[in-house]
Amino acid sequence: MLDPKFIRENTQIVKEALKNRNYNFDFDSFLDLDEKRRALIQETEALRSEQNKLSDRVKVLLKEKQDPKPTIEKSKEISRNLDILEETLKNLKTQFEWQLLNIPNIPHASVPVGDISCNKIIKTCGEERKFGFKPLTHIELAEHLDILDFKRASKITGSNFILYKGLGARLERALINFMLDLHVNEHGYKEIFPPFLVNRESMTTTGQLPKFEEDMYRLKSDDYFLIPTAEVPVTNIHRDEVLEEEQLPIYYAAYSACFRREAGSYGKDTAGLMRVHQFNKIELVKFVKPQDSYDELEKLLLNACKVLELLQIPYRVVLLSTQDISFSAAKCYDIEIYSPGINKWLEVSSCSNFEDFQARRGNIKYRPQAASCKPHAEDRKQKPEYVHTLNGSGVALARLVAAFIENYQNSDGSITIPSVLRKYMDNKERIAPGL
RNA sequence: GGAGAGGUGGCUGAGCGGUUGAAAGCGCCGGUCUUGAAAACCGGAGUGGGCCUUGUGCCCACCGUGAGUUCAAAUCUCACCCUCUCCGCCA
Repeated sequence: MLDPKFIRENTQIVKEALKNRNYNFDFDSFLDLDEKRRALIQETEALRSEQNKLSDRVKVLLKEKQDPKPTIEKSKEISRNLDILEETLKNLKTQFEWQLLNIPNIPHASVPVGDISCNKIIKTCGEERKFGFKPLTHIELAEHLDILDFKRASKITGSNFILYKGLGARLERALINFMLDLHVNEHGYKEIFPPFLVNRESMTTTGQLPKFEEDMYRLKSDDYFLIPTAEVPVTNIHRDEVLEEEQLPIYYAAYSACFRREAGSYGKDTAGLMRVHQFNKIELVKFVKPQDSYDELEKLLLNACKVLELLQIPYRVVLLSTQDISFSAAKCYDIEIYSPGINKWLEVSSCSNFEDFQARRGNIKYRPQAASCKPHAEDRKQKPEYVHTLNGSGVALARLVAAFIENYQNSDGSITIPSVLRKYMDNKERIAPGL
């Protein structure tokens, strides 16, 4: 959510942002609505002020044993007028709130303006492996090794769900543990295991609601949502809180399953592990001081990349353009890994800075300390300010597994387990049929 | 799921429908005292919004949430949410 006052005073900046995002929004009627809303606020508050004065007057009259009737009559009339005005104002406020929640974040100046073709590959790391044979796809390999079972998963649930079996299931678990250990032990994140169901408020804070409700799995009887990413519960840890400055920065790393309806995406990249309704992910979430957030984004990106460096999977980092970044983000890097069997780059992470967009929605603040060393009472008491929030996958499983087994396949159809992962796999060196 | 109790400022906790934005205590901040600190004493402190005369300004709202009664609601009514205790069920 943007600051309404900021929007009012910087209409050109907001208009430009909407245009650069190619975002369909009737901004002029929003401004109009805001003006009407404020005019009505003034009107109702003036009336209420008058009513309060009359109420006080009644109080005094009663005390002095005088007749309060005429004053009460006057107050009644104001009350009737207020009822009408307040009804209208309530409607205006609801509309205003709704629209405000539907305005996307303003892209940072360093974000390339344009559509997907303007995305910039800013770095490519790792050598693409030279195969002495034609590499198989993860679907073929998984079938051969009997570690993934797509048919039965769709029998159990439906299409685009996965059933991991044997060393496939074990590989999934190994990767989760490997990544969590890395971020917790080496990168200074605190481990979190969040609820996988969240309420409407939490989904609104991070920006999935109200705009993207159709993409979410919802439990109707409780009005809970299955999380599409651990970002939602983890960012909401500090919703409606004022943090102390010395608590910042806060780094959290969370494993969760992620659930996405992927409505409307059938037929496109849905084969195998590429686009599934439930997948596992390690998510990194940061709460930081505003002035630090862009440095923190770079560090977050490095933390996520480290996973791929240790696993020695070729990856590249893409700086997303204004039309490709998500609704809530001000700046976003995608990390893509190369999958030689299907010959594709797969997105396994989005590292984003939301600035105060989510913090404002979720009312997440911190109290800055006074900078002065000669403290006066005035300087000491600093007003709470919104924190900046960031998050990035570190990294998403499913696609990682696809690229992993395609990269580590051997000509006999077995998969080599790299040494960093062996301690999580009972020191096994390979996944082969019958193991 | 059933029965009961309760949700008030950073915390604990008062609060006959009108001098209550809210007692008291703790904590916090500033000051006095002190070599320094503690104690003691004095004083100060919430959030959001609107307005312009941008002022140590005026006004409005906020006592779980939302409706209602009333000239007037923290206080009365209803619904919902949450917490605690007991019972039941269960990994």
